[in-house]
Amino acid sequence: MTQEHDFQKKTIEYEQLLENFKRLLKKNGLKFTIQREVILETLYNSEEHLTPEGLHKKIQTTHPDLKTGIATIYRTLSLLENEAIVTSLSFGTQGKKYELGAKEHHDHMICIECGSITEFVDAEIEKRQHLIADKFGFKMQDHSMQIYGICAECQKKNN
Amino acid sequence: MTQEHDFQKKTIEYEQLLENFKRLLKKNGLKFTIQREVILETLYNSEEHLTPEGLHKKIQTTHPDLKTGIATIYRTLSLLENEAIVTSLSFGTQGKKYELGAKEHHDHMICIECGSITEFVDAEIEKRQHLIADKFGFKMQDHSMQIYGICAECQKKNN
DNA sequence: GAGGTATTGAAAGTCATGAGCAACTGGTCA
DNA sequence: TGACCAGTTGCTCATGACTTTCAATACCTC
Repeated sequence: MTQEHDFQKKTIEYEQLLENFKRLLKKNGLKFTIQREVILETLYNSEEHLTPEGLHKKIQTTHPDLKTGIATIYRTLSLLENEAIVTSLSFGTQGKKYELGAKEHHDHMICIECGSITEFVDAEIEKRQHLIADKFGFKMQDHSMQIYGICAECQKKNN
Repeated sequence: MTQEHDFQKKTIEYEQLLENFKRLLKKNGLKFTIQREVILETLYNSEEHLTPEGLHKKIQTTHPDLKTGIATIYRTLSLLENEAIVTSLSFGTQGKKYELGAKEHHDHMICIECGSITEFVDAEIEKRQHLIADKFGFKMQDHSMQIYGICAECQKKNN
């Protein structure tokens, strides 16, 4: 698969994401604005999990002309989260980090030294979660799992 | 097993918890204070998960003579958490909830309607978490899992 | 019991996030 | 196409959950 091919694929994927967003906005009588598009685009182009603050800085760099206010970032992120387009990870007092939730579900492994996040999925765990919820007559809507520890990188550094 | 017997058992369990706490304090050159004891005792006597604010109110009721400041609650809770005597559950902006962590490990099922928390354990999931961490060369120190949804009670109410 | 250090309560300070408001902008309809 | 108007935005202020500061006070060791 060539770079170009990859790019094509990404573009199409993004277009679909954008169309879906527009559709949801219209459905709820909301408007499609430049700010909302830039935020979605920035999330899409970012590999890592972003804090609202980080997202704001990134946009100020890539779109210096657009004076996007931090409040709009927060408003749009919670809008996107409500529409299940992005998901958030909570870090207690340290705030939240967001990522596009369009991709397949996964859980997180978080390094308590450098803060890096590794994603993973385990079908067996997913399955058992459903079994457990059923057992308690609980109607499961979402779930999250985090493993905290020290990543391979930081372990090396510590030696 | 009689009520009295139960009480005896609880008392002994609490004494051990308290002794352990005192030992850890001394080991770290810290002092054992009335406030710290009251906080531990209140956590011990509470079935539910408590917020720092809730803990504060509870103590103001049970120990009105002791003018415990909210700062002391926070300081003691993080002390207890560092010593692994209590563990916390993060609720994003809504803060944290604490529980005595002395009991065996478990995960949480959280009702998004009434906020109630149900505990559960699943050996299989625990096992797989370790396997996953190993696979990534990650030195696991802790982990947490939450299932969000609607509890049986609230489902009934909704009908 | 004295002395030195850790701890406490009260209040001020942080920091992430949400609200209020006037100016502004999509998008629909004439 | 242009006007209208509800939804949006940026700014600034408010809020809520902690955290820090500091002088007064309580532990605990000798």
